[in-house]
Amino acid sequence: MSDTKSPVHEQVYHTLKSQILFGDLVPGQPVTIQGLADALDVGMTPVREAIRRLISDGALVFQGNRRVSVPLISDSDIDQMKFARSSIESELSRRATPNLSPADIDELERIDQCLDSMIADGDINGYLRLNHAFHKALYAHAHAPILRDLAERLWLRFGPSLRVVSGRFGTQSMPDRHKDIIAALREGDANKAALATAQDVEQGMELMIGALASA
Amino acid sequence: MSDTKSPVHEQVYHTLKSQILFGDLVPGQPVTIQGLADALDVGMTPVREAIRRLISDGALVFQGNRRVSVPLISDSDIDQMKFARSSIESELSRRATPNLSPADIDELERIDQCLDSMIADGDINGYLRLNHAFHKALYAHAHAPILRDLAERLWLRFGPSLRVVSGRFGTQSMPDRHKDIIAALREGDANKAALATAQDVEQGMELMIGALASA
DNA sequence: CAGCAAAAAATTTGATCATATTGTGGCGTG
DNA sequence: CACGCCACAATATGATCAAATTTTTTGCTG
Repeated sequence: MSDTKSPVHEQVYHTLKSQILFGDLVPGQPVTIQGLADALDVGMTPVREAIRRLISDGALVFQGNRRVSVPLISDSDIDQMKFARSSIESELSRRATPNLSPADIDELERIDQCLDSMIADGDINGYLRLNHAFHKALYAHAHAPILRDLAERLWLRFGPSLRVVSGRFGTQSMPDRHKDIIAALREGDANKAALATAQDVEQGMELMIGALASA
Repeated sequence: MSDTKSPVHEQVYHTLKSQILFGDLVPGQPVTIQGLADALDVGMTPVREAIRRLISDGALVFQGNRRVSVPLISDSDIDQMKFARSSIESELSRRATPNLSPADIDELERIDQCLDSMIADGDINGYLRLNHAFHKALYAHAHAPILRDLAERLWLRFGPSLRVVSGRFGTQSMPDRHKDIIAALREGDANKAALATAQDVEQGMELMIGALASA
């Protein structure tokens, strides 16, 4: 079940990462080391290490007085992430395009079809997971680990807030330029894939700005 | 002397960060937890936390088998960083431009003059510190903490390798578009400042590609 | 006497360390 | 050259100390 080979702090890190991206951690919610250590039934040293890593990722914030919590993000934050994601993720799509085999694209399309059914069902968690899976699978083919890390880091930042937004407005309103992306990939048109990705990203971020404004 | 208010793991983090950017840590060099704990005369828990953070920053790499070392970077890495730095740092310059007072620009110019004297003296460490200080001071005015973090993270990645390159070729060959940047800032021309920054960044990264090719 | 405010005690949580345990790489021997 | 033993470094825990928050108590005022 749990990967017995990887060290505990690694497992804790991935557990928390999933919780942040897809779990129930709400922006602003405090996170306690001892609470996590008890909940996961491990010592506090591994929890500490995982938390430091996540703070460095921007997935958690250090509140000054020794307190750690899930970040609340501002309009300015979203604006910055919109720029950074748009730049980096469109480049990832551009670089991935020539490396994708037809079978790879089929796989992406399969993920996207699952995603559509999640949207139809209003399954927010499923939507979030598969949307992430789609982008992650695409970017894996860019063979650009540094750019991918930068992108992944940004996802960790806006993950919890995106979940709140999705929860408030439902999955219907979420952006989905994935069809455009897939079409561009099939044509082997890297620039078109990059553009479609940028639009997907920007629509997502704009939705968040609107949602936070009405909060 | 040492900031008694901040926790030890924080101090260790900043100490290591400086060592990585300006110190004697060579790419490929292994880093041991106990070695650092002994050297800094602290327990290993804080050292562990600092190291996890730096790994997340990309400033150190986890070698799989419990080994941690200073990263060796490839041509592809530099290419990715060239793209990411160029995008992000030019945007930081663009955003900083309208926020800079004449006094702020004077301050930047002062840093750049110091930098020139370091180049003249062939003082590599001084060059690295002041080059970093120049960019950091400029980006601080962009009021874009997320973009700044992304940029800072990238500096940590290429820092050790840049030092090696500087050491091999001397400070004469290092790029310096700072005069162009300052001129654009004085004109209040954000796009020109962004362009000059992109050129500064790209020249730096290209120098590294050349240097690593001849290694 | 009631209500509020400030101070003090208690509880909770974080930070650090010392120590036990486990896994890895190196070295010698068959 | 392979196999097993040894030393060292990393991992993880629990204990201990310090800091902060919360709760309780106390004292003052209306």
